[in-house]
Amino acid sequence: MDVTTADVPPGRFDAFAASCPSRQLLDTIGNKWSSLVIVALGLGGRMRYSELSARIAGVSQKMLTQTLRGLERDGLLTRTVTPSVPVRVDYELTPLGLSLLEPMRHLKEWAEAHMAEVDLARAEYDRNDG
Amino acid sequence: MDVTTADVPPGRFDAFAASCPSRQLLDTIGNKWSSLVIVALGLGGRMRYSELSARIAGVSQKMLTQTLRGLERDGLLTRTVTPSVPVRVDYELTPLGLSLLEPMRHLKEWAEAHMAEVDLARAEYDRNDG
DNA sequence: CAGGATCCTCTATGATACTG
DNA sequence: CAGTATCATAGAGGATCCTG
Repeated sequence: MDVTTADVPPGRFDAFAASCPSRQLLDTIGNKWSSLVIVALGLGGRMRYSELSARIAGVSQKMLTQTLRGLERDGLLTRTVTPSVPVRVDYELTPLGLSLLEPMRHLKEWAEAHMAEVDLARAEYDRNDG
Repeated sequence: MDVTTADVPPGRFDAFAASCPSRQLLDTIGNKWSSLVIVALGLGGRMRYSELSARIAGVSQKMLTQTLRGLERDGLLTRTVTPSVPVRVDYELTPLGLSLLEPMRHLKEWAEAHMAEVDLARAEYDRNDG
């Protein structure tokens, strides 16, 4: 997690953000759909497009496809096309994708252990001003 | 990390997302500025508004203030006003905020260990189609 | 110094329709 | 089935000006 002003080209900060590894990581897993897809495949193993779509309630076709392409590009999952009629496509986590489940588990545990405190803090804060 | 369709009111999925603890967690730390503020305070201890602004290059006044308010509301940091002239405001992580540094460290370690693989996968993917 | 208030611009995301 | 293409929109986020 870089919090430095080094490597910043004069006048632009985009490169600062883009060159930060933690920033790239957040781009990968720091959004709803990516994390849900990873967890779903972590639990379900190899899954078809339609299975993922059903499992992850509320995701639009566009977002699911876009998310899957991004994760495939990052090498976190594989896309396997079976040229039957109709076509069948399966998705599965790579070893790299599987390795990400471990740090995500720590986050999950933190959330489970502390989200109640966060909720209390929010209620307290909102009561005082709002 | 819930990946279930349970608890989904008929016709709406917002509640599904909002009621998921991992979703709330992502709202809290899953964005650039929040994570950078937490890490900055984790490294720097108690810091003034202007120090944070200087440390986190590229953040706008609006986003920094907004992020700090959100983290204060979540009980992750404290805001201390010293009514001098001019006024002085200090921010510091709470024990809850400090506890979040631990799971974030795992993410950081994953990134440091695997981001090179991700970059390679991206380059490979972009070479094949792009 | 540490913001509050405004305006404005993109980007992310959803809805819809079409296809190999 | 598993997408692609297009259109529309809400909200994130930046720039700017003002104040206790």
